Amino acid sequence: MRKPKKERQRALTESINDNPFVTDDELSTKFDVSVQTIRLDRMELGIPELRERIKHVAVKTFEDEVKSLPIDEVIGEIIDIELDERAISIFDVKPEHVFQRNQIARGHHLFAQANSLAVAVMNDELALTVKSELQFLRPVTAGQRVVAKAQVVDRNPEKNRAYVKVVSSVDLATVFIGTFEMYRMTEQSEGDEK
Amino acid sequence: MRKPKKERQRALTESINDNPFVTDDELSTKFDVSVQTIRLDRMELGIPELRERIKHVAVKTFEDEVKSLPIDEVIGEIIDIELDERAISIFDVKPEHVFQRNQIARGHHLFAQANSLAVAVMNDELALTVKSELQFLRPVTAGQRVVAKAQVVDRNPEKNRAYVKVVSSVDLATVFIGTFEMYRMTEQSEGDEK
DNA sequence: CCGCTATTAGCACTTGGTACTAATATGAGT
DNA sequence: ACTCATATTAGTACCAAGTGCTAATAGCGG
Repeated sequence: MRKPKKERQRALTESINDNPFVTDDELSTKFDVSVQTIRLDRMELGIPELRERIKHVAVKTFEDEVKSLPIDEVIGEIIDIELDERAISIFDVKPEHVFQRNQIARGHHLFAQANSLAVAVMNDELALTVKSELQFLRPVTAGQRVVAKAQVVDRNPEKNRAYVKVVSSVDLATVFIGTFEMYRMTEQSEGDEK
Repeated sequence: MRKPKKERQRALTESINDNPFVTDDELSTKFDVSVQTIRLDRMELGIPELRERIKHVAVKTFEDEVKSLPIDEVIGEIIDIELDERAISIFDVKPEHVFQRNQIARGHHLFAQANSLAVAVMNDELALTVKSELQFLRPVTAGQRVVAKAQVVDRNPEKNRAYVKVVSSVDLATVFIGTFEMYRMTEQSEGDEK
C-alpha cells in the first residue's frame, strides 16, 4: 500500500483545495492508485467532480462581479437619495473589512462609504472631494450594518463648492462623522437633474 | 427567417456575455434556430464552448484570489518604515481605482493608503484612527504612482494618542495631506470600549 | 434555373465524469 | 489456515455538452 487511506484522503482534499482544476486521472497518477479509488475517495469526502468544482468557482466570481459592479462606483448600497439634498446608504461589514487581530473595521471602509455617498448626493457625476474632516467615534465590528446619512449643508455656486455632512451609525449609535468639501466639475448648473 | 443573421449573432454575443453559463441548446430555443446554427455562429464569432467559458471565468477568479490576499492588510506597498517615527509606502493607481468618467482616483483609495500607513507606523498592530483631516490638493489619475510619507508628529502617552501626518505626492508634487489622531490599543488601557 | 449563402441534420468521437456490478487484495481476528 | 471486512481495482453502460465532418435542404437574387 502506498499510503494509508486516511492520509491519502487528507492529501487528496488538500490537493484539490489548492488546485481545483485537477482531474481524477491526474490524481490517480499522483497518488499511484486507480481512478476508481480516487472517485470513491471523492465520494466519501463529498468532493464534487472537476466540472462542478470549476463551476462553483466561476459562479462565485460571476456573482461577485455582478455585485461589485454597482459597488464599483459607490461603496455601500444607496437606499434613498434626493439629489443635492440628502442620501442614505447601508454597508454591511464583512470579515474582509476588519483587522484580523481585533475584528474592528478598518477606517478606510467607513470613509469610503461616507465619501462615496457624498459624491453620489452631489448632482454631479464628476464631483471631487477637496477637504474632509473625520471622527471615528466608536469601533465597528464584522457583522454590523452601518447606515450612513449624508446631508448637503451648504453650497457655494460661484466657487463650485458644496459641503456635505455624513453621519454613520450602527443600531442608532453614531460611529462616524465626516464633513466633506466637494468640488463640482461640471459647468454652471442650469437647474435640473439630468 | 426569424432574425437576420447579423442581428442574431450580435444578440448571441450579448446573451453569452451577460450569462456565460448558457448552453447551445438553450440558445437554440431562445433564438428559435437549430443547435447547429448556434454552433456555427459561435465559431464565426470565436466564442468558446460553455465549459471553456466557465473555466476562463474560474481561472480568472483563482488568480485574483491569490493576488488579492497579500494586499489585504496594507493598501500600497511599504518601502521604508521606522516604527513610531516615519514610514513610506507606494501605491500604483490602476484603472479600477478611478472614476470611469474622468479617470481621477477615488478619494478613498488615497485615504486608504494614508490611513493604512498611519496605522502601520504606529508601533502597535491594534492602533485605531480617532480623527482625521484631509486635503485632496490635486487629482491623481490612473497610471500614476503615489508616494505617501507618514511622520509621527506628536505623542500623548497618557491618553494613548499619537498624531501622524501623511503627505502623498506624485512626481514630487503633493496631491494629498492627511493628519490622523491615532489611538493605541495596547499598553494596559482598561477603558476599552469593546 | 443557377449559384450562393444560410440553415439544418446526422453521425462518430471526446472529456470527464456518474452509477453500478463484480472481481480481487489485503489485513486482522480467531 | 480460514473467514470476514474493508480497500482497491476493473469493466460496462450512460450522460452532458460539446467538436468535426459530411451532406442535405431552404431561400433568394439575378
